[in-house]
Parts: sequence; C-alpha cells; structure tokens
Amino acid sequence: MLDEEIMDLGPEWRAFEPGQREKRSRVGAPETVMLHDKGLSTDIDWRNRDIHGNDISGTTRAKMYRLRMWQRRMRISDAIDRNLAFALSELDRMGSQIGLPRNIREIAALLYRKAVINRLVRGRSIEGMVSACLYAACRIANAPRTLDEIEDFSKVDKKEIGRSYRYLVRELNLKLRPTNPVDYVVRFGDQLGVTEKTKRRAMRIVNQAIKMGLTSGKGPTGIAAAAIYIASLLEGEKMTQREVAEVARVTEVTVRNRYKELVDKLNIRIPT
DNA sequence: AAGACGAAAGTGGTTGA
DNA sequence: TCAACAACTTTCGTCTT
Repeated sequence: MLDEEIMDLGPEWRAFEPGQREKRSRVGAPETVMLHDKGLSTDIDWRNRDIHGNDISGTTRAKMYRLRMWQRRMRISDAIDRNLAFALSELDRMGSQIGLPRNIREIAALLYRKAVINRLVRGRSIEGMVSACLYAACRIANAPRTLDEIEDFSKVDKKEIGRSYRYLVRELNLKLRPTNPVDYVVRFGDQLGVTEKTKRRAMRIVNQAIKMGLTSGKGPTGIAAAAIYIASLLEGEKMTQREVAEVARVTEVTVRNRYKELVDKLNIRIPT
C-alpha cells in the first residue's frame, strides 16, 4: 500500500561507481536526518585541540596543520559516506523484501548512522550490522520479526545478526523490552489465514498468560503459536500443530509444551 | 495416512561462582 | 573463565482420528 514510493533516497546511492569521488558530496546532502551528539562533539573536540597547538607554533605550520586536518576530515567523512552509501542501499533492499513499512526502515537507517558514527562497524561486516539494525528497528516499532525472518533476506547467518544486535544494543544504550507475544499473533494469524475472531481470541489468551506470569523466560514465538493453535480449536477452525509451528518457526514439540501449559494453567476447555 | 503425544538426548545462550 | 541451567530442538516410537 504505502510501499510504491520507496525511492526518494535509493536511486542516488545505488548507481555508485568506485572511480568518482566528486559525486560523494551530493550524496551527503539528502541526510536531513540529524547527526547525533556523540559524533559531533568528538569532532569539535579534536579540532579545538589541534587549533590550539598550531597557534603557538607559527603561521606556516598553522596552515599546514589546517590542511592536514582538512584532509583527514575529508578522508573520514568520505569513508563514512562510502559506508553509508553501500549500507543504506542494502538496508533498503532488505527492508522492501521483508515488506517493512517506511517508518521502520527509517528507524533502522537512523540506527545505522549512529552505529557508523560511533565506530561500531569497524571489525564487523556491514551486512551483519544492517541486519541487526533492521531487527532492532522492528522491535522498537513493536512489530518484531524473528531472527529467522531477517536471516532469510540477509547474507549473513542468524548467529552473526544476533551478535551484532546485542553489540548494537549495548553500545548505543538502547533500552528494549522483551518482545511481547501479542505482537506476533496478528502476523502469524494472517499467514495462517485465520479469522479475525480467532486472532482476537489468541490475543486474549496471550494477555491472560502474561498476567499470570506464564510467559517470562519463554520464547514469545512459541507462546504466540500455541495461543493461535488453542484459539483455532476454540473457534472451530482448527489448525494443525504442524502448520502453526511452521509460521512461528518453532517445532511442534514446543507448540505442544506451551499448549499444554496454557490450557492447563488457564483452565481452558478444549471442545472434543 | 496424518495428526497428536511425550520421552530422551543434544544444542546454544545466559548466569553465577 | 567455566560449569550449571532452562528453553528449545531433534529424533523417534506410540497412540488417536
């Protein structure tokens, strides 16, 4: 729906040839989004110190230093731009393949900028960081995707995405709540083609479970899957454990265990 | 034949000494 | 840093529909 117009930034970056330095300055322009405090303050500090040292030692030296400083700044911003150019196009590709709405992609892009400016990408693969940013952005927007779902469209594996994600969260001091199983119910339900009624029923079950503390420490996807399974039985549009497990990317065994737990602790009667 | 059930052993990530 | 631990998976045999 909103997806047709995804290319305000995209096309500019994509046609990027290694030979042409000039274009880079134009690339810098569209970033109306903020540069954040940390990167900025660091830059200013450096400059001040350099200028101080130079003033004392004479005008010619001052000029030379100023030149060097400029070169250095250019090199750095150039490197950042290169990184961003590649990363943001990759982010956009993945985002649209996953089907993420615009606002989530913007959050991801913002996170990535912060990551680059804070030097978080140095030893790591850009792909991994981009994937991690997308994963984090989904969670921030309360529309979580599983690591498996991100992995499907990423060139790096789940493990590395997870690692980069944890690193990102730690270094940027992101405070993210554990994902709420309810956030998975609608999406899983849609994939299964169950009715609205069943989805709502599943959400009620999940909320009850949360209230009774049955969810802490458990995988949210398993809970969501089991809730949908139960709801489908109660609403008379039975899904199989297999089907539910598949969309939630858990095993049938997990669905069964959660199912048993929920039915039993919430006193749910299953129609025979 | 397909779905549901559950036991048993294995895996990867978190936690606490 | 290492070992214990819980959640989850894999595998597989057995009921039930």
